[in-house]
Amino acid sequence: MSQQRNERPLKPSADFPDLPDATVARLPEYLRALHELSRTGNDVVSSEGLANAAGVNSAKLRKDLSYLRSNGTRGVGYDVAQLIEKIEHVLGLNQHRAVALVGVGNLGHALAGYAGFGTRGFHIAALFDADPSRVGEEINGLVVRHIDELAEVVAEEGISIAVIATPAFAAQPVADLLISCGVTSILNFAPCVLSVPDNVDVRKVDLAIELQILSFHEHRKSTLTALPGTVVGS
Amino acid sequence: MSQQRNERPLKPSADFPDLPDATVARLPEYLRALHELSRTGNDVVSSEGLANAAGVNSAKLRKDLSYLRSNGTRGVGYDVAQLIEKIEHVLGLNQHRAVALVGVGNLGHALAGYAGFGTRGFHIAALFDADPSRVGEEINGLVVRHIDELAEVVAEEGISIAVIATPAFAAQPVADLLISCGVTSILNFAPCVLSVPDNVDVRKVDLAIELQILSFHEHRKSTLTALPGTVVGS
DNA sequence: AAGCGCTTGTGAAGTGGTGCACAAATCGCG
DNA sequence: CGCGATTTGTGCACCACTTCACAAGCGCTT
Repeated sequence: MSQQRNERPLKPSADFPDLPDATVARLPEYLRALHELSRTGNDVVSSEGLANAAGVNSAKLRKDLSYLRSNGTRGVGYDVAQLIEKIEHVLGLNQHRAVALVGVGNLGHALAGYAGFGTRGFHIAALFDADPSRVGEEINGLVVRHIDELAEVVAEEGISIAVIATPAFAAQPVADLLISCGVTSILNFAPCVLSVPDNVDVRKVDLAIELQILSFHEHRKSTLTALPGTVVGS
Repeated sequence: MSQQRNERPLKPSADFPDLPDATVARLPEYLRALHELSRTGNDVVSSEGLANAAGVNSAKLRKDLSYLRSNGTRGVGYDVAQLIEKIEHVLGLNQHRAVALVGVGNLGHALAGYAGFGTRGFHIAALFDADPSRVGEEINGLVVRHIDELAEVVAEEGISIAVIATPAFAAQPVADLLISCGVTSILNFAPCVLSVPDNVDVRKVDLAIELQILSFHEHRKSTLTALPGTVVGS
C-alpha cells in the first residue's frame, strides 16, 4: 500500500475483529466493485465474480470476507446489498466523514473539486491555505480559509481526517498543527516523510514515486526483451 | 503497493538483479531523501541516517541497497552522489521519460500543471482528451490534443508510460487504446480495475480508497479508546 | 427425501518480506 | 602498526500474507 506503517498494538473488539492490514486495504476495492454490481442489477454475486470485478484472487477474497464474519450462502454466493452494508460498517463509512484539506494549490484545487468523495463516504468540510492571496477564493461552494483558523474550524466541524496538499517544506508544520488540533488521520500528498505520534495514521501518495516504480519495470522490460532477441558481437 | 499485481516471470540480468517488489517500491523514497541530503550539503550518509530520512528501518534499508550491489564503506556510510546515480540508473531515470496524460478534467489539469515531475525524471509530453471543447486548450505550455491523435503522437515521442485521469467509464477503452499504441506502463487514477495483457504494468491510485482506509483506522480508534475509559451500566 | 452440483469457509502448506544480531571491513588515532 | 570505534552486509528466525485444496453446507431437481 502505499506505504507508511503504523503500529497497532490494540486489542480487537467484537465489532472490529483484528483485520490484517492487507485485507483492510482491499475492502474499499471490494466496496467499489459491489456498488457497481448493485448498479447493474446484481443482487447476488459469487466470490469468483466479485474477485474478478475487484481484480483479485477468489480465495483471497473469501478469506478477506471471512474476517468480517461473512455470511455468504454456500452454493449461491453473497448478497450484494448486505455485503455493502457490512463493509461500509466496518470501514466506518456510515456517517459521512468530514475531511479538511490543507493547501489549495494545483493539486489541492483538483481534490477540492473532485466529485468522487461525496459518493464514497466523505465530504470536504473545509479548505485552508497559508497564502493570503488564496484565502477567500471559493471552490466548489467552499471558501478557502486562512490556516490560522484551522483549530477553530476543526473543532467546530468535528474533523478527524485531513489531507495535506501543500509543498513539501510546509507539510511537517501543517501536520504538527493538524495533530495539535486533534486530527488523527492524515493523507499526505507532499513528497516528504512526516513524523507523527503513534496514535496518528498517515498514508502517503506521491505521484512521482508511482511513475518511478513504473519506470523501473519499463526499463527492465526494455533491457530484457532486447537481450534474447539479438546476439551482439562476440 | 498500491496495488494491482503483475506477474513477472522474467530472468534477472546483470544490470537488473531481480529486486523484490517491496524494494523497488522503496527505492524512489530513498532517492528523494538522498536528493534532499545532497541539497543540504551531505556528501556521505549512514544507513541509519538515510533510513530516518526515508522513514524506514535501517536494516531494511541496508538489505535493499545490498540488492543493488551496493558499495557503502564500512565504518563510514554511503556516498550520496554515487548512490543517487546508482538508484537513478536502476530505476531507468537517466533518460527523462516522456509520459502521456489522458483526461484533462479536474485532476488531469492538476497533474499537467504539477511541477514535481520534471525534477524527478519525467516530463509530460502530451495531453489528450475526448471532449472537443477541451481540445486546443493550453496547459503549462502544452496543447490538449484529441484522443484520436494518440497513436500518432505516442509513436512520434516514443512514449511508453501513460497516466489515465479520465472518468471510470472511459478508463478501460482508453487503456486498450494506449496499449494498442505500444504503451506498456499505466498509472490509473480512475476508480476501476483495468484488465490488461501480462506485459503491461498498471499501478492504481484511488483517492477515495486511501481515505476509506484511514476511515477504518479512525473508526477503530474511536471505538477502542471509548471502551477501556468508561465502564457503562451494570 | 435423497442425490447432485455448486460455492463457501478454512486448515495447512508455501512464499515473500522484515528485523535482529553479529561477523567482516574500514577509518582514525595514538 | 595495532587497536578501538564505527558501520556495513547478511544469515537466520520470525511473521504476515497468499494460495491451494477440500470438507461442509445449501438449494434445486427428481
